[in-house]
Amino acid sequence: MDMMVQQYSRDNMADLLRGHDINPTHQRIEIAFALFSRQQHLSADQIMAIVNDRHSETSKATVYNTLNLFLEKKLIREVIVDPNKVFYDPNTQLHHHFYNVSSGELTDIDADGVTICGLPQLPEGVVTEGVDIIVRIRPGVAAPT
Amino acid sequence: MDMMVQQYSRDNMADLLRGHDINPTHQRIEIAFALFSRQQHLSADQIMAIVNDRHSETSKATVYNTLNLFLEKKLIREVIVDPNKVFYDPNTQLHHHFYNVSSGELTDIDADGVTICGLPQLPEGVVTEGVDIIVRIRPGVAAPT
DNA sequence: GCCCGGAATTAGACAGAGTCCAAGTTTTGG
DNA sequence: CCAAAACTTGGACTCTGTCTAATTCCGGGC
Repeated sequence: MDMMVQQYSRDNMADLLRGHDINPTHQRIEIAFALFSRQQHLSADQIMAIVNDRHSETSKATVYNTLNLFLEKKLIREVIVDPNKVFYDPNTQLHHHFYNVSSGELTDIDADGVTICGLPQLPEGVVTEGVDIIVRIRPGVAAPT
Repeated sequence: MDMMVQQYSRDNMADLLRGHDINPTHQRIEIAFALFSRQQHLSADQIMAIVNDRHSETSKATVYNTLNLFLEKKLIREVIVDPNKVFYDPNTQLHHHFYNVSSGELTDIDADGVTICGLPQLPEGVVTEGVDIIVRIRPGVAAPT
């Protein structure tokens, strides 16, 4: 599976957006391309910097509007681990994260094979929206056992 | 176990602080008391409101200074689930959280009995600082099986 | 090709969380 | 009792993110 290693191009982006009921505009394509071509976790200001680097102009408002639209349409997801900024993640498959608290680096953990046992029942009248595991790490040597 | 159900008083707080190498000042005692007497997750502005309600004055700077000091000394821990504010948690025992995304309510999940299997090995040169599980929930009815 | 209306974008003002700093106050110990 | 250190404070400041009203873009009908 996943035989077809996809090359993300600006052209693909238009289809990807349409597939999620998003009108593909110039700015939206650039923002989607920034996220999907690098498979990385980026913050809003990083995205703005990338998009405005080569290409002329996309306003702060549009970057935020667009990211929130992408979230709503479930094209991307957000990762909340850092008190001062949200990271946007082009990978919407179920997965978890390593978060390096000293560098701020965020790394995916494939959810295949990871199971959580013993969680209590949900309170009445609520349903699960998602389960996130965040493994906070920092530079250091493992304590010898 | 936990036979000694502790009554948190302002007097206890001084000892608690000293036990964590924190000089117990008037403001610090009030802030610690706000967190420990209610066993709740509070944000900085909620704490400021509580402390300044009955007692005259504690500045915003002091609230933040104090909370950061408490964190550093591992008297409390922070919970990052909401993009716009940090919650401070007087419970430093290993535990996880339900987060009601529609109400903002945060509930503890005892870590006893919860196990995570299948996490990959840590990258080289890093150690684990902590593992958080956040179960995001929202009002709704469970899908019938 | 031209016009219209809705959708998208924009600059800039705004809001809220949190930090910084320099000045003032309290505490400590000698 | 005094000096030094520790603590607190108001207010300015930064940063992330939102809002708004005005403009621009774009697609469809003619």
